[in-house]
Formats: sequence, C-alpha cells, structure tokens
Amino acid sequence: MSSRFNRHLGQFATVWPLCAVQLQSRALSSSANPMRLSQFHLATVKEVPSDAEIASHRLMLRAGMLRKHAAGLYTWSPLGLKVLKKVENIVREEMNRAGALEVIMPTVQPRELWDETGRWQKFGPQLLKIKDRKEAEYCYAPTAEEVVTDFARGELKSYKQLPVNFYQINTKFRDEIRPRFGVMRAREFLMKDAYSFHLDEEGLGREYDNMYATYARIFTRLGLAFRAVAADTGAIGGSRSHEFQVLADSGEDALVFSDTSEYAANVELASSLAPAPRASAGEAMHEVPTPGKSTCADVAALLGIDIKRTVKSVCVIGEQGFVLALVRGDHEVNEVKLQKIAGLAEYRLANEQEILDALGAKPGYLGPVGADRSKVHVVADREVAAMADFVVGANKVDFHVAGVNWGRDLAEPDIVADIRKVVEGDASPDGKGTLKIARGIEVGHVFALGTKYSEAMNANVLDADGKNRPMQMGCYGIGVSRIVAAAIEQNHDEAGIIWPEPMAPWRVAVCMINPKNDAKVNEAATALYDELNAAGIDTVLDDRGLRPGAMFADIELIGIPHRIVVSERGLTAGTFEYRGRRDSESRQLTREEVIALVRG
RNA sequence: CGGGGCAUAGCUCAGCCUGGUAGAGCGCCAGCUUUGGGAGCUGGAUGUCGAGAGUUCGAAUCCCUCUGCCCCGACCA
Repeated sequence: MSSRFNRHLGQFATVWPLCAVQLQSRALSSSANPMRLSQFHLATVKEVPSDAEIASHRLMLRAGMLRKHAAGLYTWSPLGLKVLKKVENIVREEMNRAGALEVIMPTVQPRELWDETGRWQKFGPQLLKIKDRKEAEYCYAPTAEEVVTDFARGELKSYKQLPVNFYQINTKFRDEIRPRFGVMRAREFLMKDAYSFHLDEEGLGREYDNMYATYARIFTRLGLAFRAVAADTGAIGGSRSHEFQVLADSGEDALVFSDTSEYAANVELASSLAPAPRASAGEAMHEVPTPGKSTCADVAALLGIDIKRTVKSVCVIGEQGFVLALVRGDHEVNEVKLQKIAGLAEYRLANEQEILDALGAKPGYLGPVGADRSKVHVVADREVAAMADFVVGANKVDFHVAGVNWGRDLAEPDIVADIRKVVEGDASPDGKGTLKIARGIEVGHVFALGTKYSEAMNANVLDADGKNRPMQMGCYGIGVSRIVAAAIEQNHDEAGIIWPEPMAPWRVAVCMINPKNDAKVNEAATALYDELNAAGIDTVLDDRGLRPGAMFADIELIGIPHRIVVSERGLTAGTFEYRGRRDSESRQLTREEVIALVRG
C-alpha cells in the first residue's frame, strides 16, 4: 500500500507528513475530483455472471462498480461509490435547499418502538429481526417512522416548533422475497428518508407540495426522464401519495398517463372515464352451447361477437362469504381496487369446491344469472353494470347465456364500482385524451401519513389553545442506490454506460496514447488534466499506458461523458481529439477549443 | 412461500449420462516483442469439484441429506 501512495505522490514520496496534507486537500476540493487512473482501482471485466439479466446490473458489474457477497448484498467499489455519492449529494443539496434538516438515525432499532405501532408483527417477513447478547430483540431498519416519531415526541412539544422536516441518507435493509437486478432490488440499499411534522393537515399539505417540487427538481437535476404518478394510499390510509418513476422499458411498475392531460397514476390506482349509461335491452335471453370454450375470448370467437359483449366472473371469498366479481371479458380485475370494496379488504380467491357449492358449476362457465343472491354477492365493474345484451356463463358446464340484461333477467348488482385494471386506449378519467401505459422504476415516493404514527406513539404538541394534538406527519423516500441503476437503464449503449453528467464519476477523461514513447504526450496530457481540474472541471487522467483499444473500451464502459485524447500524432498537428460519449465521430480541436467545449 | 434450475480455477464454462489422469477460454504472474479500437509469442501459478453422509477396490461423476445461489409468480425505495 505504501508503495502505491509513494508512486502517487511522485517527488514528495519520501516525506510522510506531506502525504497527509495532500490527501486532505484532495478530500476538501469541491467540484473537481482529480484522479490518475494508474492510482485508482478500476476493475472492469469482460465477462459477467450469467445471472445478470438487465442492462444496469450487467454494466455495473462489467464496469466494476459492484461486487456481490450474497443475495442482495453488494460492495460498492471506489468507482461505484463515486457515482453513488454524486447522487447522494444532489439529493442532500436539494433537501437542504427545501428546508429539511439532516439527521442520522440508528439502523438497528429496538423492538419496543415497533411494538408501539404494531408493525413488529404486521410488517411481515421483510423485517429482519435480530437479537443482541442479552437476547433483547431488534430489527434492522427497513424504514424509520417509529424511530423518527420517537425522536420527534421527545423534541417537539409546541406548535411553535413546527413545521419541521427531518431526513437522513442511510442504509436500509428489507429481506426481499426475491432480490434481483443488482442494486435495483437489493436487500441492503441506500435510501434518503424524510419525515415532516405539522400541527394540521394544511401544514402537511404545504410540505407535501414542497417535497413534490423538490423531488421534481432532484430528478431533473440528475438528468433523468421521470414522471410523477398518483399512487394508492393503501392500508396506511393518509390522504395523498405520489410515486416518482424513472421511465424505462425494463421497469417493474406500470404507469398510466393521459396522452393530452396531466393525469398520471400508478396502474393500481388508475381509473378511466365512467362508461356511458346502459343501453336498453334488444335481445331475449337465451342459452347457447359453448362446449370446451371456457375463456371469454373463445366464447366470443365461437359466437362471432365482440369480446366486449362478454362478462368474466371471478369468485372470491370475503368477510361475508362468497362474492362474484364481474368485469368485461377483455378486462382484468384490479386486486387493489377490489380490496377497497366493503368486506373484501382481505379477500382471497375461492377454490373449486367453494365455487361448485355456490354456483353449481366449474370455472369457465360461471355467471350471475340464476345465482342464489342470498348467498352470492355480486360486485360488478362499472362497465359491466352499463352493459346490455351481454354473454355470461350459464353455471352449467359447456353452456353460456346470451342476450342477458340487468333488471330483466337478473337482479341489479349488489355493488357497482370500478374494480378493473385500465387498459391502453381507455378514456382518461378527466375526460381529456386517452390513456397510455408505460413502464417505470420507482425511485421516489411522497406520502401524507396523517396521524397514524403520531397517535400510535403519542407524538403530540400543544396547540395555540394549550390542547394536546397528535402531529400530522408526511414521509418522503428516495432510493438513492436504485437511482444509479435506473439511470443506467435509461442511458446506455452496446459499449457501456452513458452517464448523465451530474452523476458521472468524472465529467472528462484525458487519455494519453503511448506516453512512454514520448514524454511530450505525457506532459501535454498532464498539463491539460491539471488545468481542467483547476478550473473546477471534474477530470480523470488515463495514464495507465494501455493500448488505445483497451483504454477507449474502459472509458466508454464506465460512461465518462467527454473524452479527450492526447497523442504524438495530435501534438504534431497541434490538435487534441475530442469525442462526446454519445458522438459517433471524433473531432480534432485546438487546445483552447477543447477546453471551451468541455467547460460547457 | 410455491414451481423450476444451478453449484468444478479469480470470471465464463466443459467434463457427470456411461465411475478410474482435474480441463478450456479469459484474467493473473515473469520475460520478450508491440502501441490509434479489448495485441502476439514463450514460460508459470491457481482447485476441499458447495458441505456432510452413503454405495464402490475406486466418486466431480451414482444415491441421500443439508446449504447457498439463480429463474418464473404475490411486496417495495
């Protein structure tokens, strides 16, 4: 190790006190981040484990940003950490600018706090539980509502101290059922989590808007194509929630947005425009044989009708027993929406025996017609309730009934609600435009929590009337390590990563060709490198003396936005070669031109 | 947690079916040559064949158990 530093320090090598000075001054430098690659641990590889499925995971391994130790557990190498820190610092700057206050909370948290909110039990197997030497129980933090609320109830006693927003950038652990895609879905990950405290909902609403705007600024600064979408507030309750999604085809989430208006929502929440009123009946109800046709598509094809005239029956068991959920043949049930129906908060799919008992037939030929409505509760999607002359299963194997009409052939549905997933082409619920579906990677989430945690944990302040009131809380998360992967998903090519400039490990690489043969190349490249760094331009010097092909391949793989090549050939001609990471051709420029270009 | 697969050199993998000498490419080390798109030659180092038990004269190979990892489905930053 010491020989390495000696080499790095060049002529000062033997004077150790200087070494400390030099290291410290580098740590204190602000935007520039000088490094000679010969002194860096650049660990690119050609081959990559076959289990790396998506581009970001493959490229992060190839670029040597990550090394895996176990499922979902990684070391960030010096190169990877540079990128992670750039993201972290942008997040920190914008949070500070927004008025939030940074703290650090423990990653190991006592069970007692989690018992207060009941989440020790409710959080589920993703909560990593551990014991200390005294057998006392702890968990490794997957999030920090309990701890921050404990902190806040000790600190905050008066409404005059509000509003306040505490945040941290810290490691979290979630024992994911299936960690995958590298740091995209790791078990241990870096997250910025913020928690705000307010006297009333109005104050919470203001901070929510503030955080929403801050998130938009953060992702814009990072140079990512993203979209904020309305999200389901789920079991937590609360009034508002938005996810920030980086758009990428490999994303695990589906987002819905209008092609003409601002409407955008998570697919679980997304709805479409309510259907037009029901048309009047035109046909008489009649049974039709449909042997072996158990899907709506098959039935529609057999009968020569549009699948939109068929109805799909889904059988579930809720708190009050058997429920028949109906959606149009070409639609699918949205589980989250169905859960919101009274009595179905914890529904499950019915098994074949339960279906046989309730309707007397097996799946594929089920329907509401003739069902004993004292036992079978009918929940119809809005679209289904608006249909006339439709086709459903006859509750008799190999038969359906056609020309069915509500009110005439069977009682109206017990409940009419929006219980289906939207599909591309649906009308936007605001009446403007049609819905599109895209894929995204969730990198941020803002959430108005209300008083769920403050009530459970007695986090109260005195209001102006001297009365105790539970604080209104909001929480705001950003997946810092996931952003790195998401950025690569959005920005890469065959040669490797193409970093958005704000998160590149270095903005500029100065490459020298065959420096050993020509001292002038070394001198010119080093001088340029020093000058760029002195000007605050974050520049790395590739002085490894590799063959050009290998050097270029590395610089492209690790995604440096600007490359300047210094060669004997160029010096003779008085030029430096410039190539942007997305350029297809190099350009020969003068020294002044290349500096001006890189200075941007 | 269900269903499937894998585990052999630092990495990617062959060998296993049909038991008998531990293999290749890349990487790594040394030397020479080479220097504008992942160079060439020569020489070299590297293995608890995931672990344990079993069958056998003999197990990377066959049987059993365990562990780890990966892929497909329901959660989340």
